[in-house]
Amino acid sequence: MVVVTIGLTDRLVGLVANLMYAENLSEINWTMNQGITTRDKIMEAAETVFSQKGYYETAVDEIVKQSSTSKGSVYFHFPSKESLFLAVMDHLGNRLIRRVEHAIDRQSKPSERLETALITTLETLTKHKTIAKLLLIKGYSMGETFPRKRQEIFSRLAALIKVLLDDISVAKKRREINTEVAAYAWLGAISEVVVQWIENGNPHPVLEAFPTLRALIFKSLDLEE
Amino acid sequence: MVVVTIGLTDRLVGLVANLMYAENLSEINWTMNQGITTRDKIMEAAETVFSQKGYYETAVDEIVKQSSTSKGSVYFHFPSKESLFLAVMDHLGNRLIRRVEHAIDRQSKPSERLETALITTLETLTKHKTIAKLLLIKGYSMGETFPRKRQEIFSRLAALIKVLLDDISVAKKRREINTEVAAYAWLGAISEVVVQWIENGNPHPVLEAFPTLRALIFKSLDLEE
Amino acid sequence: MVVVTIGLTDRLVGLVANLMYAENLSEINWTMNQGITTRDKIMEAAETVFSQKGYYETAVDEIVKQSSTSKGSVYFHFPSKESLFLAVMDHLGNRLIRRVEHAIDRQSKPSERLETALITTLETLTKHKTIAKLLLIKGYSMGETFPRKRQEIFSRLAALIKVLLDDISVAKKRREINTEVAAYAWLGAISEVVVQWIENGNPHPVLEAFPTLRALIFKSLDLEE
Amino acid sequence: MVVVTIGLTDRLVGLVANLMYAENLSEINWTMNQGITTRDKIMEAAETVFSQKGYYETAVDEIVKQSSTSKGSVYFHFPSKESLFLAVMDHLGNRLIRRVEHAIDRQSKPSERLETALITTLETLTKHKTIAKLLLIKGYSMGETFPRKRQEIFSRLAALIKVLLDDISVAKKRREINTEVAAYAWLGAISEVVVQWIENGNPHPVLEAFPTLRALIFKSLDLEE
DNA sequence: CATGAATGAGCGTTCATTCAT
DNA sequence: TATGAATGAACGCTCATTCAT
Repeated sequence: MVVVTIGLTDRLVGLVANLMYAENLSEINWTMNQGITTRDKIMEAAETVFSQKGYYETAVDEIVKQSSTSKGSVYFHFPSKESLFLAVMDHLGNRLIRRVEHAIDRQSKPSERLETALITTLETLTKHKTIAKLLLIKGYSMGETFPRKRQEIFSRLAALIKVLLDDISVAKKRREINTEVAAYAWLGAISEVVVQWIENGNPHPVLEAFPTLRALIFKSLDLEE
Repeated sequence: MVVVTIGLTDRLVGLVANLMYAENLSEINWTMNQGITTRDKIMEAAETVFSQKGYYETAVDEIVKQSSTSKGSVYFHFPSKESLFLAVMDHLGNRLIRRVEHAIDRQSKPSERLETALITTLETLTKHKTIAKLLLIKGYSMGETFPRKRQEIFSRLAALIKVLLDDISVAKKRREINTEVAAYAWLGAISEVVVQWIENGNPHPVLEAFPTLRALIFKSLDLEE
Repeated sequence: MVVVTIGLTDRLVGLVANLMYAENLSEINWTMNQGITTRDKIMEAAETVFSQKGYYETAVDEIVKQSSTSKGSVYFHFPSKESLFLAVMDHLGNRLIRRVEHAIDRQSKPSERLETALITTLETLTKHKTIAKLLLIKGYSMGETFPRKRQEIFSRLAALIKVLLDDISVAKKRREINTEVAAYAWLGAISEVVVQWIENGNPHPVLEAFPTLRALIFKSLDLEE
Repeated sequence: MVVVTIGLTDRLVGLVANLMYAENLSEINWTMNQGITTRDKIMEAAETVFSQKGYYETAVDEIVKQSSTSKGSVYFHFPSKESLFLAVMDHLGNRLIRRVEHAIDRQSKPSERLETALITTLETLTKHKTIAKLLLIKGYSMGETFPRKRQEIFSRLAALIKVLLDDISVAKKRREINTEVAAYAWLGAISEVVVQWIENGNPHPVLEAFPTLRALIFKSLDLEE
């Protein structure tokens, strides 16, 4: 396939598009470099501001300013402040879960899959502070809607971990442990350590906490270290 | 100093107060034995409403109504809505910590002290849903002040647990574990399990989760079960 | 009964009120000259502004400014802009109807009662332009609520007139006329004449229109003029 | 001048227009025979929506949706929402007046012309509820512009009726009646009866009200019935 | 001419806080 | 001390209008 890159004024882009459509030339692939969509600019700005100030302390006007768009645009793309917030949550939640899934997929040994899940979660939350802040701290308390979304994301993560635990648990024959509870417990443990790091910078840096978390988990599951 | 005890109706209390104020007699000290103080009525009402709806979704008027006092009273006893919220947090946090301390004091064996701390925390959060809701869920995201208070309470609890872990750890010679991190991890594990229970009723009931939590902790610390 | 008029500062008024209440002296009648209540100031301002600009073109802030109170006060006394509007409508509607009723009461002869109703309605709408404007012109088109209120007021007036017509109709034996329809027709005739006067100053002045209206009505009902 | 008639799809129409614009070929005159013009679709939709919800409660977007055109089209054909509204009013007003004029033209006897005017007005308002709603109810209160338009239409109708009354009045020698006032009065009577019918369904159906209205008018003008 | 994303002024409503009684 | 009317800054949301394609 030949890729031709040409520069066109916005006006001509429209004309060419029309002509191509009229002449049924739609198989020509072209990618319009529209820079970043308005919707994306808003999402990004919302992620930034929400994670800095939380839902209630963020005024829609701040997101508008941060995204250099307009109030009208925000409400054109999202029906309400709340739905914008949830869209951001969804986006970040999916990002976190997808990363963990990908990382796990590359491992085959059960105990290594578990370790990978743990370290990836910790790393992602660490590198993308906005995810951590929104998911673990700043979003709370938003009426009925936020907790539900938070639950959704956590339960998807917990389900992931539960499967890993089941694999190991089965292999290691420890029946007195409810793997669902254990999954949530480990999620909670990781969350709290990350929260401490974010709020206090204590302990410093987070990944120093990893050996301890890893040891606790492996020991608790009778896995050889 | 002469102490005069007189019984006055609520109405007259106000009247006398007005007169005293008008006549500049404010040096007269009086203690009203109202059984339940207005301040306490407000605190109680605030605890109820805040834990149901969270900080931002609670209007001061709702606390006024719930406490059958008045707006003026709230702002006489507390300089702001925020300080009222923090007072409630303090109160509940202290209650939780005191309970754990008392429970621990009655045990001497390190591993039993740890188990007691765990079970008492879980029980208190379970029996006093308002504590759990405010501490773990509804309070978040309140600007800068709330997280600080949440940290304060958590760090006091973590310090408590750290000591217990140190005792055991020392006894058991496991040096690769940072007991501070471990303390926060266990707090997080407990919190998350409680949060799941509150939000989802999953798993049901919470105390059923205890064996799993206990097993995880003991195993992870090489304690005999 | 002895009426004592004393001037008290606002502060003392409160104290005296308290004392009187405490001592069960509530039978003493006193009228506090509080000037005009905030609520009344708001109602008055709303009447003025609404009748000048109509419901939709009036911003609550204009009523606030006109009443020299505050936005908070408006929403303390009325749950919404709409309810404030309806309160004004009620007030003016009642005023109009009460006037007509009082005027009628002073007449005994049926045809004179009818004439009195006609002339009083015309006069009131003429003298109190705000009533006319709100009732006949500026209020319309307010979703579902206003028309219902307008109907309520008109139907009360129509019922009044219907009774008058029934008295005469019976006396004069004209059965082919439905008095309810006739009542609304006469109301409509009067309204339209007033509306023309308000909008066009045509014909000028309204009361000049009275002989014509009177003649039409009397003729149409076979009354001697 | 050469007129070329070609068939183009909608899409191509836009494309050609763009090209013409880009090439400054705007002097080429073309007439698209679209059956129903976009302008007409908008007018029709506006009539429907405005008469259902009134001016202020109608958003331009609703008219766009109802007409299955676009916001751009609305603002291409009409400079503003207000002017669109007035265009609709004009259209409906003209329709009403034309009907009355045509009906009158077919009668020669003065009293029959009057009766025809009365009945045609009533019938038109009844059969075309949108006219009635916009003219008598939903349009009101639109700043300064609407009342002026409403006045214009009413005064044209009144002028029509005045002539009829003059004919009769002259014939019947009743000088004390100002025919202009009478014309407005009768218009108001009819309007109010129609309004009652629309709002309350009372009396039911409108045309049942006709004998009463007719009797009132004829009697009031000393016409034989 | 048609389209619809973008704009921003404007508005109704909330609510923490004050203060005269 | 208790009360509750009064205050006004702040905020979420709407919608008429514009303009690039």
